Amino acid sequence: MTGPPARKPGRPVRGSNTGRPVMAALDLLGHRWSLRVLWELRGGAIGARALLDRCEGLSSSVLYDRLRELIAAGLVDRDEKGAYRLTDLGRDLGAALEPLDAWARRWAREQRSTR
Amino acid sequence: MTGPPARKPGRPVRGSNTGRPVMAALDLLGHRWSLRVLWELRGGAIGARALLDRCEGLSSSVLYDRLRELIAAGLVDRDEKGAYRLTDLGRDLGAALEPLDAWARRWAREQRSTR
DNA sequence: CATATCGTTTTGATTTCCGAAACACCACCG
DNA sequence: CGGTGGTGTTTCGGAAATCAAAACGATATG
Repeated sequence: MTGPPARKPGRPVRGSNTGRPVMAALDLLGHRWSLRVLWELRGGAIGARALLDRCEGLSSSVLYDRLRELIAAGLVDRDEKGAYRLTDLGRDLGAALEPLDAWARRWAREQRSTR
Repeated sequence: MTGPPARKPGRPVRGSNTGRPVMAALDLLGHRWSLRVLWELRGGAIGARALLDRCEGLSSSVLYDRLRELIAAGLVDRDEKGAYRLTDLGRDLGAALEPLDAWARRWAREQRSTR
């Protein structure tokens, strides 16, 4: 029942015992599918099964692990219907990550021309 | 010898066969330590062993896996001395990720007050 | 009642990651 | 020369994370 320790800023974290918040974030987001789930949740509250549909290749067991992590970290919670949604904090992170989309497009252009 | 397929935009990627660039990025960065290595490289060219020192808990075998991935993706290359450094593309990604630091600090504040 | 859909957990196989050791290569110093 | 220490890198066995598929309970719907 006892899963891995909740990853929160201010406590020792893989890769940094200084508790520097960004290290905790890099660690949390470095779990497979964490970023992707967060990304999908930006679109609004959504049920688990729909989330699975959007992430082809994501296993339900892993999804629930990630949701638990994100909830423990305070980035996700449930709405009155039980659907998963970003908290204010989570929405902010989603916003902070938004430049990724533009960057990825440049990446795609660059790769096409480089090879 | 054949490692996993290089993750690049424009080709099928875990979690999305559409080739939407951002999905490839989320996938690449969702490998453990990818984000962190990228983050550390923002500070300038650095040798592998020094990189290991900065990432407490990172195993050398994993580091070299990540470096290979990042190089294959065009985010990292080596300078004339053999040290690892970000390419222009990699530096851009580092910049795109910069808001993470500010967000993480807010996260830390929030957590402290919430529990 | 039968069927469908959803949320969630369980299980066993596969892949990734970890930790430590090892090897090769240089540089420096006696 | 022969050591000593610092790099870069690979190898290997075991631990942990992830995957794929199945299953169970609940709730709705025909």
